[in-house]
Amino acid sequence: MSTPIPGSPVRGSKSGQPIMALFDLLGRSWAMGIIWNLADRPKTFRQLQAVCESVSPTTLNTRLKELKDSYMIERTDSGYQLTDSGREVLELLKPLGKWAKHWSNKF
Amino acid sequence: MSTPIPGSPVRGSKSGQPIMALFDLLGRSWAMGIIWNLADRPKTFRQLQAVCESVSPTTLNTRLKELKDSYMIERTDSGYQLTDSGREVLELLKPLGKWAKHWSNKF
DNA sequence: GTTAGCGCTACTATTTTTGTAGCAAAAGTA
DNA sequence: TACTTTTGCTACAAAAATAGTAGCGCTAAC
Repeated sequence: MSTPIPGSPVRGSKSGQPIMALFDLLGRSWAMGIIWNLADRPKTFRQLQAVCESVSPTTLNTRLKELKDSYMIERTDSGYQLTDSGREVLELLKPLGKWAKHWSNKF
Repeated sequence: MSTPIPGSPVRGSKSGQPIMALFDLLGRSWAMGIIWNLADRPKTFRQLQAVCESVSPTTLNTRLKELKDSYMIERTDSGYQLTDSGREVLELLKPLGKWAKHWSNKF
């Protein structure tokens, strides 16, 4: 699967509307989970494998590539970490964490 | 694929942490796109097929079932529409729309 | 120089998603 | 009333994504 790029056709928009490109990127398996798990500190490949319990190395690696290509994460000596952009997205995702707890009462 | 239920094992959390259940739900193809496209008004099955250009009826139908089972949408005489919960999630997703435009300048 | 950990890649099996066709029921039309 | 159209899906096979397992090349420590 190729990295969704705003302006080029993506899932949900032939013209590549930014929001649809973002949904395409974040809507792939583990994408949001990876960002979420990088919240506190950088993590190595194996650490990410550990926290994302059932992710296959294949998927983890392609997801990391896509997130790098989208300027969400970068690789440093201490492992993968969020970029400024990634951190901004994380801040936007955080409210979902609180909301999810409230939502879980419905079940 | 079964609907992710907070409290039961989901992708990203064997114990079913609410946020991971939500990520599992929203991280499936077209889930966020469907919610986004129901923002302004209810839509019929065929209308959703039209706005989600390349979604197959199979996937659309399973996604709709999952979103119904998760109390995000409901079916009425005028079509599928967001529930109060769905509208709350939409409000949390909206900032991503604005952010995505800014993000798209990086490409 | 052996051991241990790391970041992956290779490969196959399984699951998801697509793409196309079409059916049964409802709704409009004459 | 009969006929056509539209709608909400289901069926089915093909394609694509993901999982699962094994292990390789590298680095660093002992």
